[in-house]
Amino acid sequence: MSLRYALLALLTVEPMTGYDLSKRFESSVAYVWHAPDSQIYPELRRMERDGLLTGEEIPWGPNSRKTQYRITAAGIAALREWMNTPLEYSRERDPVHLKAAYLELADPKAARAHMQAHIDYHTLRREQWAAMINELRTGTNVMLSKRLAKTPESDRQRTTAYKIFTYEGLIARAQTEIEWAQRGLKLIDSLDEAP
Amino acid sequence: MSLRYALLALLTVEPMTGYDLSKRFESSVAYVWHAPDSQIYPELRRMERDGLLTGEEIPWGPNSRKTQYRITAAGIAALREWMNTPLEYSRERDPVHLKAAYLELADPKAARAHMQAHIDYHTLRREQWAAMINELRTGTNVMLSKRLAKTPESDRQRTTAYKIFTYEGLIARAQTEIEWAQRGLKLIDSLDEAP
DNA sequence: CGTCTCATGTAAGGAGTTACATGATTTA
DNA sequence: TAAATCATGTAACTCCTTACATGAGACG
Repeated sequence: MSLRYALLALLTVEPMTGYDLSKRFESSVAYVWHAPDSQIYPELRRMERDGLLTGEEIPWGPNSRKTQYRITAAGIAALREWMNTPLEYSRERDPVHLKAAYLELADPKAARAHMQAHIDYHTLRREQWAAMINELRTGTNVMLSKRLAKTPESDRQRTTAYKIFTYEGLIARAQTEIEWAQRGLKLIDSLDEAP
Repeated sequence: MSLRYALLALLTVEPMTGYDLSKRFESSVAYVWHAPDSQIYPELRRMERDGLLTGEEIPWGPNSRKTQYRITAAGIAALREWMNTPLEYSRERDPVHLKAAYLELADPKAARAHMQAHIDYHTLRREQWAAMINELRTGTNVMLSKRLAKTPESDRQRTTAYKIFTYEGLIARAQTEIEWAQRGLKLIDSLDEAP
């Protein structure tokens, strides 16, 4: 259900086509929520059916059309309601730690590769999120700039602050994962050399 | 697919019924991987069909039977292969941080409740995992004791060490989440009082 | 005129959730 | 003998993934 609200949040900035939205999901939003276009297009139609969006056929080139979706008052209300509703935490399901718990069954070489892959993955994420924070701080993030232009002056500070806070949390988590995997590498070495 | 390997890992200790396994998923394994019995029973049948397990009908009470599953050589091989295969990291999909990114749309009261719920959730997890580590260290964890009894002496140390390492990682992550949400509470306060 | 971008789907299947459903056995 | 535990499912549904599919417009 989160996909629906991620789409609503993006559409509060400006009307967009499914294609526009799917591009946003590849860049900015993708750092928090991923969705392929095969999921976005049907969901937009369902949201229009549910009255959260209106779709307008606008001309594109001489012989073609595209559908631009605009959030409705009901859509804004639904988004606000979701924002005020407590989140339900889903049950633990963590493939990385499941595998880590049985690392003695892996070859030491493979065990090291797991830890190194974990470090690499979270290092990359950490850099992407840091770059995002930099964009947010310097006012060079396109979506944030558009959003702030529509936001009353009194709310601009919090709008920016919460986005930075979000990415700081993701960076902190990535950092913790990196440190854990580094300890893992040391542990594998120590268990491997001294049997 | 991880469910399959979680089941295989449990069945390396001893043969079990679907019910036994579903109990394990409610206690020990559930701290890393959750699965309801409606998922476990069909998966066990598929695994038997695929030759990873053999199911044996054993009597239970005077008029009843139960199916006990035993891992096969092919099952052990499949588990080892999975352990030596790099993990594919799935795309970001994080409802907590998605919501955090738009916290300005929530009432300050609801925003605080989100952060507090995050703190509460991860505090509980942290305690459960700490209790698990205590069990692992003191030799009072049933599954680990049974596993160690079947493990050659030379491998016992790593078997225990990797499990402790796994839960330490989960605790570290929970701690990071708690600290982030605490910073969130302060941020909400500061944005709320000084507009 | 070819390639890249814009634009929008369908279809099959895997994984997981929730609800519904039943009945035997053990234990207090 | 009632309650808790053991035992095993089915069925409908949501969400997501992967693969397949098509075509117009813009740009060089």
